[in-house]
Amino acid sequence: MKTKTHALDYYRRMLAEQDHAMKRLDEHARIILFARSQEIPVNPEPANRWYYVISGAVRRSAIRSDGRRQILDLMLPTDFFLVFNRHDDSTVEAIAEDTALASYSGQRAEQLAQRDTGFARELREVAFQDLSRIRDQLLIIGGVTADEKVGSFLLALASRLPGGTDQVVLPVTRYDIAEYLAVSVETVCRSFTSLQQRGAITLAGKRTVNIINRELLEERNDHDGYTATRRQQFCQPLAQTES
Amino acid sequence: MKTKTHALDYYRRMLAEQDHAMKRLDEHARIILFARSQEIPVNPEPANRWYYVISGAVRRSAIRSDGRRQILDLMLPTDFFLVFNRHDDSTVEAIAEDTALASYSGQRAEQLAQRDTGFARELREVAFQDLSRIRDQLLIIGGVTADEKVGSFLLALASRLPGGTDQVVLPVTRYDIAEYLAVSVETVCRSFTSLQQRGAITLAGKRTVNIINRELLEERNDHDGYTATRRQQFCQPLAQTES
DNA sequence: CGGGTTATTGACGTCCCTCAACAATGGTGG
DNA sequence: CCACCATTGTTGAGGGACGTCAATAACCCG
Repeated sequence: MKTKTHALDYYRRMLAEQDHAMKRLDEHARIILFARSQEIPVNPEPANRWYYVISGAVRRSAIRSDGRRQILDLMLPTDFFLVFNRHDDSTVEAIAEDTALASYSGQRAEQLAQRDTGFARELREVAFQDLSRIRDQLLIIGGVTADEKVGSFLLALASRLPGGTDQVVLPVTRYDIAEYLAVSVETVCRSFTSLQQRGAITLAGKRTVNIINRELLEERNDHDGYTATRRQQFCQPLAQTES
Repeated sequence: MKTKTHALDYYRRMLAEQDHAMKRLDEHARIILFARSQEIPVNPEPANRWYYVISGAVRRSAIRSDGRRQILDLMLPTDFFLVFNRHDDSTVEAIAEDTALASYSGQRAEQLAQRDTGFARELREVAFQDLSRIRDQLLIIGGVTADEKVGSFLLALASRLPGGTDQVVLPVTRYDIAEYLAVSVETVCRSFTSLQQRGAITLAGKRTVNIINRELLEERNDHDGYTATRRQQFCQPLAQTES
């Protein structure tokens, strides 16, 4: 109960400082605490439901046909997300203990959006944030080397987490990282040690990463071939047709 | 000009038969023809702009830091998509000759959404289709084997293209497929021949694929190890906390 | 203390990226 | 009409990277 009060205080402070999109719905918001691995419910209402991550972390995942799990999205503090209740075979669950979420009624949000143009715009912005997040993930997953994927993941995490961006406290396990990046857990571990040996990061404990060299993180470990210089061959200027 | 008339006729017929979301905006829609590799403009208006694919194909892509291109989304006929005009380093362009798009003013759409609740809902549905598409792509890219990726890609394409789902006429080049799946072009080619040799597909020309065995397409080529039976170990029932 | 989760490292085999060469296709200009 | 060229598509050789299996350590919690 103390934790819940703390989370709510944090939320109120955030509301006072930042002018976040759902502020107009604050009076109707509900603060809910979730345990680790607890699924975020969809049922309580016929309409969709908006959530705002106050603390902790949430993942959206799906099970592939071969049984492997793929994490489709990772929601961190200050992130909004939406949970559908139809034709969506993905599950949403908390991955940190005592994850605090602010929950908003989708119906009420839509009603307010109907009356308030500015709020409707903010609502759309929030939906676009979802798209932006998953596009970033797609770019990260599309990396060739595992070191590249893990490095990009760490950089993306550092830019999303609050505080100084040179130290990242991982809110997820190695398994979560593996399922997020679509690689094996062992490969994630090896990438961590590899990045550490190359001087890109240092590990203070299992979950605390200090970023030393950002360029090494976003570069490929191009120690022989394996990287194309086949680039730029598609980047012709696309001669404009003049009428 | 004849092609444009044909596309417009097709569009009118679609409007009459199906009751698609943007029907209310039809009077303000503009039909535009795009050449191959021509970028879909963002500028003509301060607000965002909605598009509907009548014929052809459109891709959204970004250039990664190492110079490789990653296709972030693939829009096919009957798909809607939205083009932002801010902090979005991805480019949207037609990839088929004479791609016909219906273009809608984002401002007008929002105005109509403000007055019409049902239309506002449809507008949101369309935005969610974008999310659904990219999540499917993420699942496909997350596949382990290249054969698996190409197979899933073909199945997804078959379900999205009109007509009988056993024959797929590829609207994209091998290079596009490679950049969509984040693998090399050569690997895509080898997967095509591999799938053909295994009896999953047959190739009638370079671009026409006949799907013979759907199960072979979504399965892994599990001829030794390389596939985990490590599944299900995370799928514990998540004991509900009872108050 | 015991058991489960999490994390790490090694060995081995295979998949895929790279480089290379070449065929097939399509459009353009002489 | 045909040569020429760019794009597109295909196949082979070689090597590095990653998945799998295995073993073990570190950590948390009851």
